Amino acid sequence: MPAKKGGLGQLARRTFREQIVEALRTSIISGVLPPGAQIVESEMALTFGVSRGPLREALGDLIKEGLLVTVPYTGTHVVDLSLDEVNEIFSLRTELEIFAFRQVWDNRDEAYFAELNARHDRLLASIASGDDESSIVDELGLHSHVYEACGHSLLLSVWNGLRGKLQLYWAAHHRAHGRRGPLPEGHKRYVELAQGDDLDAMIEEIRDHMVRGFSKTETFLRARENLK
Amino acid sequence: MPAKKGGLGQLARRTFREQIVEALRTSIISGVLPPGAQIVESEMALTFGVSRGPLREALGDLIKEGLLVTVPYTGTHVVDLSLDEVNEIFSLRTELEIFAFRQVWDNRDEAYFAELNARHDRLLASIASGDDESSIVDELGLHSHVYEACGHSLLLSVWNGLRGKLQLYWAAHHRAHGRRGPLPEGHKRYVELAQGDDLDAMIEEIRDHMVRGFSKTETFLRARENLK
DNA sequence: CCATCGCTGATTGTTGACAATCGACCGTTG
DNA sequence: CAACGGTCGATTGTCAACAATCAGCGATGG
Repeated sequence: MPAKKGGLGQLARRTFREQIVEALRTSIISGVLPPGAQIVESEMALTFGVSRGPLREALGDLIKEGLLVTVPYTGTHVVDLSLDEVNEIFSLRTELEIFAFRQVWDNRDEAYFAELNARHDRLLASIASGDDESSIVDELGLHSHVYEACGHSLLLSVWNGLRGKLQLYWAAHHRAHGRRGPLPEGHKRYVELAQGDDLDAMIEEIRDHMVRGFSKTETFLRARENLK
Repeated sequence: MPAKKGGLGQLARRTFREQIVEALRTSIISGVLPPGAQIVESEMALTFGVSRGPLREALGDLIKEGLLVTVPYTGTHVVDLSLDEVNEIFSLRTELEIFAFRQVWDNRDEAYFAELNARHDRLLASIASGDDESSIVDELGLHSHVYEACGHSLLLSVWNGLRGKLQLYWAAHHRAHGRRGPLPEGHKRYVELAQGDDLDAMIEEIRDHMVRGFSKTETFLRARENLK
């Protein structure tokens, strides 16, 4: 996961654009900029203390990433995910993750198992501490492992594209729903099977895992839509 | 495939950025800007008769799309696909296309079959006319059909992301190799099975189809790398 | 002879001002 | 009273100039 990191101290001042992208993404995911909120270039530029140029390019990145939507000459808004879109994310993600496991299956080694368990432990720790924000990040981090390990850079980049939207949705879900309560044993079987020898069972677990995840999401979303 | 198109005449003057993206993409794919060529913002802006601002954003789009690569403060170049990357494109594409067929399988109707055959006929016509450039476009157009028909907009957008690189590679392949000779019967079985009732056979055909496509690609690329 | 430092040209990153476009409000008119 | 047209404020699209950064080259010193 560490993408940056120079040899010592990393005082590499990245370009404004990248810093803005990161800051904005954090703001969107953390809910400071809620779904549907309008982003005005001029005032946002003032907020960050930069000109509209770099900020505009940063917005372009987020748009390509699917976290923002824009209509020419009119405005830019934080995306408001519909039930259909979330469904699409889950269904596509299922296929991608199965593919990733197929790719990595015969190349798993000690380092693979160690990292997998490390990430699982981190997730369990976050859940135990009650920090839901961290729990979401660590849950996604656990799932990211197979994408990083399978050595398929294109697959990894597609996953990272989905990951942002997923985190955005879950964070919004969590804020609106209160505690979403990620169960500590939620990934027990997932991690066990990932270290076992039965690939078919692993695939089945992934399908179940995603269906469970989406159905929780679905009931919540429907209830919310009925309210308004 | 027509994404834009107003009711009558479509005189909608899109923004510069979009026009530039389209023009540049055409130039890259057609080989006017060969793989590895450097793109200098200032002179490119002059070429299009616009300022560096819009041009720069257009470049950003192409970068996100994977047709260009850039390193901060240094330069922007047309991407030069490696064998590994092409392999990744083919392998991921295989999974995506199988998924698309699974999604659409029980919803196929007369309109679906008609459009499928129409695109196949168009491809055959392009091949017969000997226009290799059109053959590439129409071959991709044929494969695009299932992505458009399956109603999975996220899947479609991922496919479109791959499609550009694929077209870029094939076009370069074709230019360097001379006639790449897309066989008229190359998609016969594909189209037949897509209208049949045996989903498993269709899936098998997709796998075969992709393996065939990549192995041709591979032998060509290896020969080329040995030359230099 | 070679390694290192500083300079130079080229290229991208950033800025503030100006122009085009859109949506809403409001008065007018049938 | 409703539909039409124009005006206005807000917001994005575009521009040309300025600043920061990098890769290569030559001078310099050991």
